[in-house]
Amino acid sequence: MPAVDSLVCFALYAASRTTTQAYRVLLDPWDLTYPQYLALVTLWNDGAQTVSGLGDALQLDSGTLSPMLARMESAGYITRERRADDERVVTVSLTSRGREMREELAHVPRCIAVGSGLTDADSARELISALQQLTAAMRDLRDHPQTVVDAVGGRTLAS
Amino acid sequence: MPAVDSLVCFALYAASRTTTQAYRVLLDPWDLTYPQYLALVTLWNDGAQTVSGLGDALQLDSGTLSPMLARMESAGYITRERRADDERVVTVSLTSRGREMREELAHVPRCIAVGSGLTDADSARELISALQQLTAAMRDLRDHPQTVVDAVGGRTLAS
DNA sequence: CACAATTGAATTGTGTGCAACTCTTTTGCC
DNA sequence: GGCAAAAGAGTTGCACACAATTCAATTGTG
Repeated sequence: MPAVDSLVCFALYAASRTTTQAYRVLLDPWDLTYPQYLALVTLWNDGAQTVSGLGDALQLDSGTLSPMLARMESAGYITRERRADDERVVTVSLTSRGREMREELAHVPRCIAVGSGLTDADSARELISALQQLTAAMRDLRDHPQTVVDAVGGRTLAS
Repeated sequence: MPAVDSLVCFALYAASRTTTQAYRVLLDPWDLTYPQYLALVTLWNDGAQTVSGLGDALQLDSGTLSPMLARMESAGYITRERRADDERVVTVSLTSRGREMREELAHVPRCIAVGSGLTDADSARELISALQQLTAAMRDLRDHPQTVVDAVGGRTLAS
């Protein structure tokens, strides 16, 4: 067994990449990537969003979103326009083509649900909950590393 | 709550990226990235590896590994050399500097363990097991999508 | 009102991931 | 031995991620 297989973080890393690969197969006919699909899901459910609003939902910054949204715009799925009353803000909206995709892609979440083996809603919720707790813990470690580094006797981090 | 928060795949994606960010803070003083750290863990534990051996352990292909290993070589952590009895194969070995890093970075797994809140080994093993099952299921979906697409009534995928 | 600080998005640069391809070397098979 | 097929690593091109920076627009404060 590879050494990294006993690390939670590697299991996470491998599962995340493999899931993205599964989505790639399903989304490929529409030339959509997995992060682009997540942006569409957000727009379908919550309607037009600002770039930073999408960033909050997907936990991505403008450095990732700006080029990605530009690609989705040139693909004809969304439009971007600066808000009249605050020129700093860009509103991202679905085109009619983008709205159509919701029906066309309705099989995707079903494929993932069936394929994942997590057909019962409770076990899915449990896993989501465990992952969200881990995310919160890692966010805390990222933002306050020195506390933990001190506790385990590591070297002081550069500021 | 963002729409994507009810998707297992998004929880996975968010947790994986946040974990990488936590590692980034810890590894930054050594100019190491998280995938590079995983390669070192493998080399520390299992000794010198071929490129494809590392690829099996980390589930990465040569398109990712070749440039990454080149960077690690120029950083002085590893060496690469073609095997005499089979010139196709490249063996990746630790330099003495690379071996030293094992002690210097000993606090990293402890920080992650403490920071993750998964201090008891059983809950960590449980989460790893759930993630490995999910990985296997997603690999299966990736490799045989048509079976599942048919089952849920989606459009036939292009070959 | 002036103007420094802040905000929101875009841009730049680096490092993965991964598909597709190339190149070299080795293996199988006759 | 000759040669097609396969194996192993590297290269190219594209799309994230993310830190750092830039730029315009807005807000807050005196």
